Amino acid sequence: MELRLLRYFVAVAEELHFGRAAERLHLTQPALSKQIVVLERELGVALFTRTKRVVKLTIAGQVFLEQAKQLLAQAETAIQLTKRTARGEIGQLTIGFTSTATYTVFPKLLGQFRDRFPSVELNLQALSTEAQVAALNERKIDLAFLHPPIDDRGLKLYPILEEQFLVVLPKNHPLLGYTEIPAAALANEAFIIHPRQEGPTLYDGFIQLCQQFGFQPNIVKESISLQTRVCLVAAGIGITFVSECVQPVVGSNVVCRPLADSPIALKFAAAWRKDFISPTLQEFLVVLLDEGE
Amino acid sequence: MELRLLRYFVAVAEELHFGRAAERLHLTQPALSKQIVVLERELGVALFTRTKRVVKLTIAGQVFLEQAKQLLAQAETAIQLTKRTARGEIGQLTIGFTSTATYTVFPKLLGQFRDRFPSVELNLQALSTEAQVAALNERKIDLAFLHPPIDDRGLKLYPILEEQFLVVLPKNHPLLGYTEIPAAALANEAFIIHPRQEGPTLYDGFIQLCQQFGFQPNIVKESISLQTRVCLVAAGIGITFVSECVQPVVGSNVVCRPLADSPIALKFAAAWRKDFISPTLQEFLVVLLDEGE
DNA sequence: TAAAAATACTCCATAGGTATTTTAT
DNA sequence: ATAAAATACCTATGGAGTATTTTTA
Repeated sequence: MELRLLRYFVAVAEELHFGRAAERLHLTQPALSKQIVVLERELGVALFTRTKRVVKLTIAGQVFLEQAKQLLAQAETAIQLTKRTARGEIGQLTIGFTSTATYTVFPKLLGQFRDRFPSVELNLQALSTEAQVAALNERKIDLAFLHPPIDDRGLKLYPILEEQFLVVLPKNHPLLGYTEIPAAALANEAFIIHPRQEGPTLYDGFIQLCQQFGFQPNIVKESISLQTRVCLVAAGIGITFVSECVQPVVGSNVVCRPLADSPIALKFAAAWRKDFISPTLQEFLVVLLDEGE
Repeated sequence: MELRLLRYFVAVAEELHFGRAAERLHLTQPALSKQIVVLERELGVALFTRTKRVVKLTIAGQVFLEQAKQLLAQAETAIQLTKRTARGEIGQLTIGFTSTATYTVFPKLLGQFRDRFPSVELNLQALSTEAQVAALNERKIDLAFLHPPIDDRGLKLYPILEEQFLVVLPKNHPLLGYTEIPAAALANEAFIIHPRQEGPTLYDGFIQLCQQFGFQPNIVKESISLQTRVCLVAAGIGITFVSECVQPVVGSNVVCRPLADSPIALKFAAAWRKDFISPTLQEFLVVLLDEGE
């Protein structure tokens, strides 16, 4: 059985008149009559009782009419759903991110995307840079927001921003005399930093920075939480580093100062697999790149 | 779009191999390839990514596969539903009846029909003979169980049984001397009968019977409930008539006796409209007529 | 008797076949 | 080298048209 026959049947069932139904379908009355006979033969069921003058639905015909209308409507929605999926308007997108994303691109980016593609389900996963690279390769996430450098084999990288480290000092700290802190002056300070196992990129970057200025940092405390580290700084336990973007959320109990001649920056980028880009990812990237301009 | 294309698409999507899919569909690979292209053109969506060697579903293709399978399954159930409706296996049947039906044909008949046609919804309505004739003509019921004679224009009557009236007497009644009560002996008895407005057939039949034997009945009480009338008889208030079929339910507080030479009988019959018989009614009548043999 | 469905026939669009080419593994 | 999809071309089924007949309200 074909949908064409259902369309013809529905027209006749609704008009109860072969001539008018044929007109509505843009075909001739004999063609329509024949096709209805074909349908009835195929079903082995009389759908209409017809004298040459009056056309009526049988009980089975009434049942079939309901079914046929439903079927045609569903065929239509199936087509629309498929088209919208192809256009990236429907689907899901799993995105990994580090906390930097929440301070920078996410607020604007996610809002814009949601506005344009309200039917795409966004699945956000807070992950370290390393975990995101693994998740991309295992196809567990479609897009990553992370801190290069990474092993980018098979991946495409889109740099979003580069930031300096800021030194976070308690309000009464002697180094506040400098507007830009000379790195060498930090040699004897106590440091509170983000634990290495939760993301070696930042940790190693910091250690490397210290080595470059000729000292081994004295690490007195580790904490994964930014708020905790800031709190410990305010209490005078030590000092810490943050990237520029988090400055607005450190509060007024501590002071941030840039490093003088800071040689390395914290990079932040989006990354995705080169091999296959889903329509939803395609559209998400369009929004991301648009925003970059 | 036609279901044929959906069937082809599902085969290819499931096999992920045009050759095997074509085999499964009993057609050739080029024919199938062409039809899939037609479908993709029609949707304006790539359903497969294919190198000459590997066939894969796109995301839109995955969505369309789900939809297509659902659609095909639903088309199949629509056909089955329609066929079953045409065979009378599905539908509803509204049946009017007088209490006689519940004492006679219903117990066996309804059980048999339900066994054979479990998906037919039986809608039973207790109605007087007159109300049933009206309901048939107004198409409010499909079948009636009633007491002729009736105005049977446009109706078909199928006699089920004819019964004598039985006289219901209290246990100590003098007429119990007779095994068959002579009608003339009832002339001076007090009668408790079914009210005329609840069904004139029975009432008028009774009055007519009395007139035939040359007396006017002395009616002392009316009640619509059989149990009430029997109870009043047991209490010695008067006597009543019942048809033979209800004898098993009158209980042991009263005694039923036939009339000697009872000239009229209570007829019981099924009736339906001549003009149109629905498949379900058709099947119900088959069960009814089968049982009659 | 006139409106409307069915029948008879004719035509051609297209679904499907055969033969061949292309291409990725 | 070969399996498998695409392309080219051909065939014929059946969907749709025109003309006509049949029927019943």
